[in-house]
Amino acid sequence: MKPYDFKEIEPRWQDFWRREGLFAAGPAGPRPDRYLLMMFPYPSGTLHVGHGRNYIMGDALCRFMKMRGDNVLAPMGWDAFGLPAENHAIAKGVHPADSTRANIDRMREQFREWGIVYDWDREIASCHPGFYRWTQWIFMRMYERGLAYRKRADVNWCPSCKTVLANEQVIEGACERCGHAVDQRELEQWFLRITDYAQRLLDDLDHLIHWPERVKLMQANWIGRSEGVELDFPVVGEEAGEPLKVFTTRPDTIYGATFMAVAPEHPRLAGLVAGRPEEEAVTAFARDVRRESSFARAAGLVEKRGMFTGRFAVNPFSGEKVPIWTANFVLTSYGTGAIMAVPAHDQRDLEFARAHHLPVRIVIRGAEGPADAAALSEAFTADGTMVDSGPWSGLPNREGVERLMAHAEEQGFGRRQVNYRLRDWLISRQRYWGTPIPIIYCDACGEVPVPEESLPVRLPREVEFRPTGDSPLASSPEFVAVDCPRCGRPGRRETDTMDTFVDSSWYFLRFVSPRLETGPFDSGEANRWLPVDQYIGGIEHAILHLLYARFVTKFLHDEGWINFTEPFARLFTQGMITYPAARCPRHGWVAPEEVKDGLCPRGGEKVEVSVQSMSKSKLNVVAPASIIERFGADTERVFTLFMAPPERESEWSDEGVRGASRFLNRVWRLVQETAAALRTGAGAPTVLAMAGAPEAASGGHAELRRQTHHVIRKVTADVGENLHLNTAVAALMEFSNFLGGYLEATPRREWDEGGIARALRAFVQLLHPFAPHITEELWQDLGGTGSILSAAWPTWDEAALAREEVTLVVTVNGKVRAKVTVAAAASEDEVRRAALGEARIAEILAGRAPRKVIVVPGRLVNLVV
RNA sequence: GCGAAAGUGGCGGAACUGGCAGACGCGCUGGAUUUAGGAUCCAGUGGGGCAUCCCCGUGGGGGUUCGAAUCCCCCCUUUCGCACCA
Repeated sequence: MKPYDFKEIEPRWQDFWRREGLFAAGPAGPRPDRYLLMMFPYPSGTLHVGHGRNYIMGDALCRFMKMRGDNVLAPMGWDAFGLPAENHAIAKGVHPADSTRANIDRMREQFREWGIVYDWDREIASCHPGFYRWTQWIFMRMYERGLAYRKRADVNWCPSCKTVLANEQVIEGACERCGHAVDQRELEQWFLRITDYAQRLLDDLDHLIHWPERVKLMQANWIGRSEGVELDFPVVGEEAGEPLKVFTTRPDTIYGATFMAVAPEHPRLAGLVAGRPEEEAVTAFARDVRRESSFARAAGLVEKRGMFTGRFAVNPFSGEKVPIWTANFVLTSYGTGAIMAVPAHDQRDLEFARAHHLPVRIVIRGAEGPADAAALSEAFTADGTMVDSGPWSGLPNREGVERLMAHAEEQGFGRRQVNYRLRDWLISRQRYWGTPIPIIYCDACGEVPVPEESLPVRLPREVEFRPTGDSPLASSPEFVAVDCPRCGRPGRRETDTMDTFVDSSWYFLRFVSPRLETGPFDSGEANRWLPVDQYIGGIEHAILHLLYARFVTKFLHDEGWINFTEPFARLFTQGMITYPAARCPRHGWVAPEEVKDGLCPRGGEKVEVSVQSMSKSKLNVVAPASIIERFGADTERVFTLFMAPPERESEWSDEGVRGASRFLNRVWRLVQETAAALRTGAGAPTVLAMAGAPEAASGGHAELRRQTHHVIRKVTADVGENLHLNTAVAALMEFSNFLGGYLEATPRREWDEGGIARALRAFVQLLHPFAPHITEELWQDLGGTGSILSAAWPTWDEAALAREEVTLVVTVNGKVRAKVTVAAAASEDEVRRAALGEARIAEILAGRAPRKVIVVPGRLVNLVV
């Protein structure tokens, strides 16, 4: 028997796949088109086994679909712009274009070593002018529709990365990339008007039935729709002027509004206190709050502070005068930047009222209170009946919400309004390595878009890109200086670049016609392939990338470029792979393999070992090369898919890898030895030829046939329907255990040769998506010609799964007491008699007749005594 | 605080629509074989009385049911998301 020499086998088949071009998507035809997409990676250089999970799973699905006869589009590309490449370039003095290219080459090679195959003819990179030209083009289309615009605004600024960030890139007040605290700066920035699509982005989540609930929920929360009413509160002394506007979802509590509060940044604040005794203190307070860490303030970590302005406003419902305060817990970014405060029914308002001795008035009461406003320590936010609310008293508060909103509209002092938490998408970045924003400023014409025929606006190579806070492109006079396309006079280019999420918001469309010169994508091809049938990626993109991609898709749909409104029909978010990491209190992360007796190799301090997601910075990555070297790529693949359900976070286990290796070695021996035993001589037919013999009534070998059909059904369903790849591998292990046992227990002369040949054929095919190299090799040894991928996926026959006899569990009062074997077709009555006839059961019953007998066909008999 | 998901052997995890809990694998124990290796093979492996019989057992407590890991109620824990959103 030839040995399982994976080091020889694997590269050979990798070359074969590449040479044969088996993975190029075909033209439209009778086979169903399927678009399978892995989130395109950022080319960071080296991939670890955690990255592998995503791509190995995708490759297994891709192979499965191909074998089932689908016409599969499985492309790969590179999310190649972005800060890490630029930071790395600054640190190492390499140009980001060069390091990115080198990284891409290395990663492409790693994919090959994993046995992962893509339609490489469609490869794209977002940093290539042939790609970003169309990123700019999409920006221009949005600009024409007023969906891309520039405004001066308070924006998130990361002092460490020296760039602005989108709201979505600020995590707990810190920069998503570097973890540095983010502050606010007022800057002129480019935005995309995603808020115009807020409602549709929310509504269409309902149609995404194959998306994880979790992701949809996160998006819905992020969009954050709330329905309410905007109410006018006239300012006392300025009755003729603009009233203060507040937004509330609880107009039913308005009779309990004992004060108002405006944000310290509110544009009316200065006017309200101008020339008054409070002016100085209020102005100082406002300045003070603006200096407060925006992160702490937005997170509600700072104490609620405020100051009375000395002014009053009139409650439009009650006519009551209420004091106007300014308070740090009121945000300009939501609603109108001013609130009516109802301490009895809002916790924040209550805390503020208590701190500043403002009145608390209960206007909603449930069955059990609250009764005493003075004693109230927690705001009452449940439903109840309106009290102390003028003509509305006695109404259930839910009804009150409706009635008061209607009344406010009739009277003209209020308007129903829907508010969203979602903000417009801030896309300009003051960094070098990104898509230039194609706008020219002209003193005469103002903001002028770069004409389509002048795209792409190329990113110049020789630029000082060390971050200073100004856009690096501004330091390149050749880039900046340009004639105004409209009037021809000297103008200057926009020097900000786009957020990389703009690139990734449409890349999946480029794959359908990656070299098209006349547009970003061919509409016919896009409509043919999309929406993506299966999208696979990390949960970390649940909001950002997936929301932006949905937005851009809807926009392109509205422009008539595509006929679908959602980009990804089915989404799968796979879990991270974790591994122990060691952290020294003085030296930070240290390599876990260097830790001796729990002590830091550098200083001897006690290190803390914890399981962390794999990352280069935590020094806890497992390199695929080390696994491939020792066990082969197929072993890594099998273990990766077997270790846990793919959506779950899971710890890498070196012992587990050995288990996968043992399995493949057993498979090798089993198939080789059995094939050799089947082929009795040089002239004998191949195993595959033997398997092609008509299905015989196999009599005593029915179990072999049954198990074969069972594993075909199980693997097909697990992979094709549920993505339960771990249980599919388990089923294959079980089957190989069964087959080994069967062959050992059956003398050679009694072998059901056709049945064994069919079992081997099906088994090798079913295993292929998981372990492609070894199965191609075994396929050859079974007599296959060409790739196993070209052979039709095995099918099963439900009839073959049926047993003639079934073993039923007999339970007494729900406890298992015996087993009986009856004919599968036995009637309920026969089953009952068989159960009662069982010696052990008769013993337990001791002559008593069961009160009740429940027969579950094919499963059990339960006797109630 | 709000929202969501999840708690099953020493470990990763199985279990269709409520029907034998612990598939498969790791680890462990014993044995075989071996030029002793991270090889291979066989047997065992939830806990307990340890006897092939019984009891207990899916985070805790209650309930529905002939029967509950699965359904319902209460509680605990963990993880994740959002977080002063008016």
